[in-house]
Amino acid sequence: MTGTVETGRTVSGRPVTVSGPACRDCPLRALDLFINHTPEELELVQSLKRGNVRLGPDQSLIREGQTDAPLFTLTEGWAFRYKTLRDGRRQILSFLLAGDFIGVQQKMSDAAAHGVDTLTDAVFCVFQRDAVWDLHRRSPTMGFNVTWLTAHEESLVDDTLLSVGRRSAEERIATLLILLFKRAAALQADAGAGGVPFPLTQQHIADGLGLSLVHTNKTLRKLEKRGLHRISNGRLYMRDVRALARLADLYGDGRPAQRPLV
Amino acid sequence: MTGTVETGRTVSGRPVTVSGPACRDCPLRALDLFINHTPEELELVQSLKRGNVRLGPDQSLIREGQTDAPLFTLTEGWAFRYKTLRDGRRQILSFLLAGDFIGVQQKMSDAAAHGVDTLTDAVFCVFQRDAVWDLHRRSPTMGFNVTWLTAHEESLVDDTLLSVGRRSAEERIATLLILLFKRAAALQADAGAGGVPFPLTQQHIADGLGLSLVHTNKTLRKLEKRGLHRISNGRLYMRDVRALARLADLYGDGRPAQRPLV
DNA sequence: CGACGTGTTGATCTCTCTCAATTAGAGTGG
DNA sequence: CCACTCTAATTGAGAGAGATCAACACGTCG
Repeated sequence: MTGTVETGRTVSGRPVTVSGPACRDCPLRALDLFINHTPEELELVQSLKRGNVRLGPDQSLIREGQTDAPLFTLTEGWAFRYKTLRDGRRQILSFLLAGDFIGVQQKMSDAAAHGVDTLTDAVFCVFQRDAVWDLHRRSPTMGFNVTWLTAHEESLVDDTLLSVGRRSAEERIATLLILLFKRAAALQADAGAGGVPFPLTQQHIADGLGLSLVHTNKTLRKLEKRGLHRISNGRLYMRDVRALARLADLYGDGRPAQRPLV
Repeated sequence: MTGTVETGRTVSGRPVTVSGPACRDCPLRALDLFINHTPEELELVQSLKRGNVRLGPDQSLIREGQTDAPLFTLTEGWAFRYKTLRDGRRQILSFLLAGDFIGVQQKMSDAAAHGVDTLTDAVFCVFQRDAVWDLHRRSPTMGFNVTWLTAHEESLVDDTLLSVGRRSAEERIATLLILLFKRAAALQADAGAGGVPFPLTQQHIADGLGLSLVHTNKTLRKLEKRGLHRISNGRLYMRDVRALARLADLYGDGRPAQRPLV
């Protein structure tokens, strides 16, 4: 640990520091959820890395409409991507957990960009703007990984769109709980017995599923009373996965293939 | 034109042929919507190309759940990606127009795959399964393009998710019309005066927006009566873009950056 | 000519939204 | 330790956008 050294850069009002582990020591690499990169690949990533940003809960990493944001990887904590309409209606597009890549869409898109806010204390790795291109140019493998991550991210949005478009409130919530539980559980060594961290408020759930806050609350309550799950103290406990899965009508239980960590 | 020669391969019951133009002569290249590729890049793509598939309207290119599909580029016609629930509820994830790339998500995703059906007569270029990897390995530029296309595709889904999650039926339809009109207009030389091709049935619109068929019909009717648009004989005419845009609450008019054609 | 797919329209019905209050907890200052 | 404040969670009541059900019109096609 190098001690916190500021780089002079700034992201959403927070200084970008060079503290934090080198890519080689990235805590995420310990999880066998992620594929192993070669020393050369790690060095490449390291060379594109500009530092870290730490944010508290409910802070904005990227503002909607901002098109010049750098690239990030979420290293610790939770965040989410969202879009809003002018009158304030908000739709959360996806939830971001450790290992997720942020900002590829921003640079590529003709459409207005999305915002990114944190849910918890969070640490991001910051990469220079054209890191995506450099990665492709200097390492086909890493370039391929970026494509993989982007495609994977899209498939998450596809799933949400199916929910929001065609599932009832109960079904949407069951689906969300299962999917988030899986993602969160995959990130912790001691899988699932004592539940997983769950930092969303009911407002976030509502905005992620296209529901109103009130109806979200009532539906959540109903499922909890039926003994399907339990949320307390920022943790989610699955009580009856079978019943939830039946509601959600999910295919397979899709153990994810090993995914690249950038 | 080489005359139709079958390759012995088959996709959704249709033979894969080597007819059709070489990449060098791809009609899409004529549109300045797409960036210009070098001869080397074209040759690379050509070497990965396995042939063409032609399908009529309402045919299935990729079935839901199919995970071993090759990669495609849509060259002519319209198609769409979708997912369904077991009881038949269907959500269309995105509409595909000439130039769209199909199948990157399939290989990358842990989630169940989506299906792809045609709306019109359509021609697809077929690429071998690991073309994505070869593209990355042999040309960083083309690899980058694949990432670009994937990210761009995701941003379309993001927009739809915002609609389905947070817009009213009227607003959703206005948004869809504007967005599809733009995409279709960009593909035809004689821009927009006489409308653009519009091969969707109301059922497709409904499934793309998370609405029922009946309500879609009534809303469409209402907008048409107010003089905002007109659909007839498979063509869409914009009558009052301002009013539609006001309903849709769209940001900017986002002329897309030149996009790669694979 | 009957069958079928697509588009229309009217009449209910209901899921979900909106409005309004109340409760529970965490944090703050005195 | 208590009053005060703020945010998140709850709950009830009434309203409404959109779903479902049922017919019917129209054009195409074998």
